[in-house]
Amino acid sequence: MELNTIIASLNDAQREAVSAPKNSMLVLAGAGSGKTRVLVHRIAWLIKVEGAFPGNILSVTFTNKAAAEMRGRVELLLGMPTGGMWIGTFHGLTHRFLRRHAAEAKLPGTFQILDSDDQYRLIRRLMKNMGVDEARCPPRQVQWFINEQKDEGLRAANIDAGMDPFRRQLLKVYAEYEATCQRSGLVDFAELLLRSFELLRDNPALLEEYQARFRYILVDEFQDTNAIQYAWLRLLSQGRENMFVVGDDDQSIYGWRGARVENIHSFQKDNPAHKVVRLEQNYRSTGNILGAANSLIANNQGRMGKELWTEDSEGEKISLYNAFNEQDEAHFVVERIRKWSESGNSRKDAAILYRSNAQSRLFEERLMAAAIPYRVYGGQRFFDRAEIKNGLAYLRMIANRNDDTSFERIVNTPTRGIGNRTVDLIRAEAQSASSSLWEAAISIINRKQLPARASNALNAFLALINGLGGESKDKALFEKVRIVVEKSGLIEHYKKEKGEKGEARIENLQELASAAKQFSWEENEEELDELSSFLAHAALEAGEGQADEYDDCVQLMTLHSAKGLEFKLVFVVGLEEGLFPGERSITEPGRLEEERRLCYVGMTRAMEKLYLTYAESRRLYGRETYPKASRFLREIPVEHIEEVRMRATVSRPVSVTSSVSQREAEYQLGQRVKHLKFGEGVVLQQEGEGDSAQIQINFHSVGIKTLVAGYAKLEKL
DNA sequence: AACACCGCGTTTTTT
DNA sequence: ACGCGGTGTT
Repeated sequence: MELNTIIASLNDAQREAVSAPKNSMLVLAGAGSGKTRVLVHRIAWLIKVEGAFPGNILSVTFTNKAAAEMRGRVELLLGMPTGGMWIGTFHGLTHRFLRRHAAEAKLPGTFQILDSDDQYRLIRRLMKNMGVDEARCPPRQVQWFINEQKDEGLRAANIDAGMDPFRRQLLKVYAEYEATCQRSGLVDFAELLLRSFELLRDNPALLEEYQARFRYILVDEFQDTNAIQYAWLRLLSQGRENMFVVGDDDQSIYGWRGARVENIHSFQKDNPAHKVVRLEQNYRSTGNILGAANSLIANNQGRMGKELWTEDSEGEKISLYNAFNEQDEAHFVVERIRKWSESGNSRKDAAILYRSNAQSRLFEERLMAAAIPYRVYGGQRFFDRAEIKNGLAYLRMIANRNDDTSFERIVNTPTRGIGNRTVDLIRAEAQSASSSLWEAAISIINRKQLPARASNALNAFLALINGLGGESKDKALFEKVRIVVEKSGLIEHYKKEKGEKGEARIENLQELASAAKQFSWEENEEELDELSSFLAHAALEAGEGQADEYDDCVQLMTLHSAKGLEFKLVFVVGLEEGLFPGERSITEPGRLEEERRLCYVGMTRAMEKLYLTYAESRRLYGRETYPKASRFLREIPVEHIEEVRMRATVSRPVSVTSSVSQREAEYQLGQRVKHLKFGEGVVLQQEGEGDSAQIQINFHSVGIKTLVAGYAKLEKL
């Protein structure tokens, strides 16, 4: 391949980054500036020009999707398989590493991955055993705490408990959790990173081996790395200035889950010879959209500094719509989408972006009413569904009878007469004999410690698992899955479930068999049997959210999930103080800037046309609220904005008397007013005219009041 | 084991 | 408002 193919298609900044000498590099890549392109071409450059072997390359991303895209594009550009390269997610790669060095990492070769649901259940079980009060110490919070510590690289033993009794409690559970995981060979997501880091740190020979191997380290979305991820990268690089990191401090929106933008500064300090390249030319959006986004983000302090520009035209102005309530907002958005789609555009090129998932409902209802197909992102992933997890639990029991997490899950699912009393007895036996639940169950039966009925039921369960194990032995993976699905009784169980839910679950279980059939195992070099490999895959790649993807439908998602995507037409909705920025972000210092970045991310998704909407009143948690327009709207220069004056024909919040047209009424719906006694409020409706008009107002202080215009002395605000 | 009731919380998500 | 999860009832 010619050198030309690698760099000819790049702009100056991109080319500078791609063809830089082999030292460390920080690429500040703005939204839509071609960052993946730079990473992909850099890999090609390293191989074709610097003479790197595929095996010398480590390229890390956050999501499976990004990793798959990277691999695909590298293969396309180089025209060769990427087999020898380590391209993958932090979790995928550290998992591979731990499988290879399980023994050195003091893990059994058969260690299992605990997903967050498994983790939660395990923590709860432990807390019950320890007699910790769940009300005072919510398991969710404990889980959060444990993961937070692990993400910071801290073991229970490294943490000073201090005097706070709550903290001491958290720490105690953490320690117990660590011990249990170690004993049962369980590894949670954060542990994959932490364990890998510790193994390298404490094993100089191994570290040297991997350092020698990975001569080039590339990192995508660097601003999203957390402490342990950076520590791991740093260890592998160790002062050799061989890291090529790409990120955008303005798109750091995951601080709340441990991401550290400051890693960018640490990187600069740890790699004094690094170069910085800014990718500021944007290939996605119009001038108006970029101008607005630039101005918005300029309100943040301490940025690395970056300003997007385009060779493209100014395009249409951003439309701002002030709805009077959330219904009106949804109506407006759906109307615009309908018109847009009727004028020949694809629905899939339109997206509605919101701050919180709860906001999707209104839009869904409206879209449904308008018979416009849509797809909501997020929600449960395939491998996270209860029925799938149940099916997998049977498979896990087949692979390993001592998998307590799975035992707990399916011992009475479907119900087979093994009640709480029986399971409690098994737990107690397991604890005192420090054995697995499976072993405990066997010894309880042998010692005839149960009433005949319970004993029979438990025996039937043990026989079922053994039977499934025997029957599926030496069968292909998908056969095993099929056998489990058919004979576990799960299908009959879900058939009894009323409504469409049960049917959907059965379909999902059948889908599990086809997922197993499609699962390609050869690419897995580890010495892991096919079943265990499939189970790891299920934990690490939760799969798509929705099974049925329509070809052409409007996209609904949170601003967070929109990162990395682009759409011709974008609606960012609910731009109100308290909603976006959210209440918590306003009160907790430092959170506001992240919120602003989120808005920036949302706006820069739009290619051709951007709509921003907010409502004057909104039902929130069952109460009517009257939020102010988001401060972010004020931070966008007016020259980029065009207010939509026309109000769509609306469904009103309360029945408005039809005899009063809106134009005649002195007080429009949504008009803010001030009353001497009641304070500020919002007009809901007006009946009659002139001084005798009755005006219904919702006051912030006292709620809805009906006043006579002549006496009320209302001041319009 | 299925069903009803009650109380609580309620940004954002990947692996 | 609403849904979820936990508890108590039949």
